[in-house]
Amino acid sequence: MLDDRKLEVLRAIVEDFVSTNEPVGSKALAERHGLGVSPATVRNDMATLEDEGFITHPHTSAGRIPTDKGYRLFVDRLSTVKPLSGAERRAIQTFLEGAVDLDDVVRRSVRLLSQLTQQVAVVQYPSLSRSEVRHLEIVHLAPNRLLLVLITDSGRVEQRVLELPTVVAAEEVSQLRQVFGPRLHGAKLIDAAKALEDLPNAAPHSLRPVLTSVLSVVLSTLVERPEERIAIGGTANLTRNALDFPQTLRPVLEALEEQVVLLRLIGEVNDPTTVHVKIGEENSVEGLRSTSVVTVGYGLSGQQPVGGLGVVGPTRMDYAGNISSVRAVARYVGDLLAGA
Amino acid sequence: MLDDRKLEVLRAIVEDFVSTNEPVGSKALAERHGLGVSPATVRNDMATLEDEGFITHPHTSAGRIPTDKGYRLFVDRLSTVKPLSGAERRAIQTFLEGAVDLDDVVRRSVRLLSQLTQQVAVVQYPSLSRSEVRHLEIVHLAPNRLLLVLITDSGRVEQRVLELPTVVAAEEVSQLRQVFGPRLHGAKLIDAAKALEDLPNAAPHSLRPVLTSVLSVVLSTLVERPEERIAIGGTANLTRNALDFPQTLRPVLEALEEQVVLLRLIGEVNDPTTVHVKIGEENSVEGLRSTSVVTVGYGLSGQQPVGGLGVVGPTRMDYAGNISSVRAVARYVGDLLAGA
DNA sequence: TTTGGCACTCACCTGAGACGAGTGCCAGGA
DNA sequence: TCCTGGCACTCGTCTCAGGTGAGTGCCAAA
Repeated sequence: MLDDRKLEVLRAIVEDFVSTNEPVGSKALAERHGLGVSPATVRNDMATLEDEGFITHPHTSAGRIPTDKGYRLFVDRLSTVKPLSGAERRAIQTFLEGAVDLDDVVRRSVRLLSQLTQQVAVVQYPSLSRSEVRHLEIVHLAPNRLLLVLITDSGRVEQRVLELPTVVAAEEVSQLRQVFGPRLHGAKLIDAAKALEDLPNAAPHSLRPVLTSVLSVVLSTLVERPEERIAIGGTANLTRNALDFPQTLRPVLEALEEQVVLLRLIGEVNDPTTVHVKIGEENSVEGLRSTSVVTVGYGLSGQQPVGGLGVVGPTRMDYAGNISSVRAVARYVGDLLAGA
Repeated sequence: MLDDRKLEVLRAIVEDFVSTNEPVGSKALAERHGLGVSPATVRNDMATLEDEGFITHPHTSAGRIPTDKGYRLFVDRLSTVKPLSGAERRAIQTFLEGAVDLDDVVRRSVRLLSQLTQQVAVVQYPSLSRSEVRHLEIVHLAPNRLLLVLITDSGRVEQRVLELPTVVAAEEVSQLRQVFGPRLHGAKLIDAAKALEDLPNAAPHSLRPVLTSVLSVVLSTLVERPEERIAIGGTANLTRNALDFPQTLRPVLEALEEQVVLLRLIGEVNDPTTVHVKIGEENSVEGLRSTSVVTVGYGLSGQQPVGGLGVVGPTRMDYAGNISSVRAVARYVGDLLAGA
């Protein structure tokens, strides 16, 4: 059904439409790309492609534009990887290496990604639940006030201030440290609850009331509410081409403000090492049905990823370029976390 | 020149235009508001107002719309405070009180403010340089690795991981704590450099190399680079009325992505206790010349504010309502920080 | 299977005309 | 001096008709 030339025609249509944003006609197509056949032949191929649902035309006397299905075929079989230039790679590396802490890494990644791709960039903070505890510090702020600081191997730091009903002595605090420390160190956060299970029994009796308070904060903060966060940037890129989102800009912006929605978007990757592309109607998120989303997981190589990142843009996007950029940034972020 | 009735006409024009987004004509205006005069009289008043530059009309046969100058007069002299309902106040309070940490307070404030005002909300994180140090914790992560955690009275927590060239012993770390602790506690961050000036001389000789490393990180992090942050939300509200930003949506979004620009915007308040309104061309930020910005400082009552917050929207906005909302949220945030 | 030819469709542009909201101005009245 | 009704005028908007052209679909011939 779809011989090589028809695929070539589809590729040409996608490429032309992506760069010009105008429906592409048979004549222009036959001329511009060295297909070696006449416009009439191209028209026949187009008819076939349209029957199969890969392209469509807005109205009778207009050129063709790719459908979601057409983009899908293009992405899966027709687009060739577009490797980044050495300069781009160096730019990524130096820009990310300037980061001072995790927050900064994430912010820089967002900025970088949105500038590289000229799309909206989305970066998830390293997930707490998949990280390992590196350290739990208990700080004695005031007689009846403690600060809990939890540091994970992904560089993330969570802190909570805790008011105690009773006054607590300095040595009790150091006892607390000794009780929590060994149990948590190196534990996956997701397993933390189990690691702390027998704690009330193992601890000295006098420590019980304080311990219970601390324990409940630790658990609620880190286990029950493994709060996930997302950074986003480059929304101005959505307005770059007014034609891309005539009426649909609003739902897109709304969807992008819903952290929960974005998390689902990024979390949907099943195979975390490869780049995932959701095109138009393939998106489960209502407001993003008019966009395409390119995502990938990042993290320490060879392990479960600790987060995800990606870009959101019009279905009419440079898939090859964006996939490369997303992959590259993810790799550098992963390296950075491993080194930190 | 501008008698009471003319001012009343201006107020009516602003109110009508804000609610309908359509140029308002003399007839409709005379009818809808009980001015007690004929449309012809209103027309005369309008002519005067236009001569004075308070209103204008898009084309000859259209009604009048307020100019920036008109809005300015309205805000300064004509608008009456619109107190929030008790329900609204309670909603603000309960919503903000659910916050678990500073990040959460800021995120909730942004969300709250954008929903209350139906505009873009901007909230600055409490400024480091104006806060006081509550605690500096030095955590011994590994033999040659330290974590510095700095807690301020505004609830903000900054952390930095520090690689040392040499191995450092546990007692040296506690010595460090004793050296830094008393000097920093209660000091304004902006004065921290001075407080630490004589530190290298005062400390035990053996501690010198480590101390120098730690000191430089503390100084660079907290004094030289008092990194300021901004949270933003509700950008989808910019698209609520397509007519508000026909072509100018892009520069607005771009300006809103520039943290530096926003900080300047919020920082421009000279008298921090009152609400400031910048209307259209009054804005120093290029991209925001088509918007109005309502800002106010927040912080512990009676003291210098530690940050600012506000909303950005079309010049055609409900100034009275937005001013009330901004003021109310700022007060609750201030209270929350004081209590935490 | 490809190609040239040809009729056809239909969005887009343009100009003319009708419409009407709203204005500016003026003369008369309180 | 100020307000009012009246009236001519402006000008954006809407609608309709006709022309234009890019692009298509189909067919017959190579």
